[in-house]
Amino acid sequence: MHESNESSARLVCVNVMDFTDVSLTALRVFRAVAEQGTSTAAAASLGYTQSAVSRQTAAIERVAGAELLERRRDGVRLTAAGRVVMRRAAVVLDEIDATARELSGLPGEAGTVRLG
Amino acid sequence: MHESNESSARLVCVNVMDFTDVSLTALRVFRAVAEQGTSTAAAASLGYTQSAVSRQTAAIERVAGAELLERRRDGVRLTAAGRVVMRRAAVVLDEIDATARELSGLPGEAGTVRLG
DNA sequence: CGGTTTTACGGAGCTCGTAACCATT
DNA sequence: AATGGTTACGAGCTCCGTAAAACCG
Repeated sequence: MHESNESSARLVCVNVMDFTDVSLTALRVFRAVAEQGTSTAAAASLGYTQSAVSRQTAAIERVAGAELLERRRDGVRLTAAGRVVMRRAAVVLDEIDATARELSGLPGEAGTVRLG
Repeated sequence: MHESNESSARLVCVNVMDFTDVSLTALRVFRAVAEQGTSTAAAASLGYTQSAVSRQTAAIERVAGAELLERRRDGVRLTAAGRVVMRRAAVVLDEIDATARELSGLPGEAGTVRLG
């Protein structure tokens, strides 16, 4: 377990979660929301319900420790932190997909291996 | 867990899972095992038990659809596919960590707390 | 044997969908 | 009312640790 020895400052939030506790599902959901502009559309495109998407975005904001989406009348909009996360999430998810392609032997990138 | 009746055919994968179903925990565990050489050492370094590590590596091999670790007397060794996954996993996990660092250095619009 | 990985079981926790609720136009 | 997001609850699944078994020199 991670116990900080730093003595004096003892506050933080209720939960001791940082971004490393994020899940790939949360990243995918967040990307979909950012791309589609509304949770509803994202939910439809992922085969989830609105509420599932809402909980996932809430979760990723919790581990990020910041608001990533600005709620507006006609959907959501990325905040500054949201854009940061979005860029990183794209890298992560693309890498996962690239791995999947590479493993299945499909044309993905340089360095594809042939599993015998 | 979903075993076939062992009639005659040697079916490879009963579950329809590809690498996109991998979890970050599995990637972390796999990296630790690859770096440390044994599941036991990896377990200790992660605060898990041996069995948890074993299940995670089994899981990642299942979604990868290939053996990633060659079991040997004194631990494990990466296969060709294992090295592929290892390289990709490093990218993914580093990106996650980088995001965490970047976010903790951001002037978040809510909930930023200065310790000390 | 000695060291390692794997499997069976039970419980804790997470995530989903349904459904109800909130907020703004 | 309509649209979009949020929250409460119960069901199902996943994951862990413990403990026992299976491998392999």
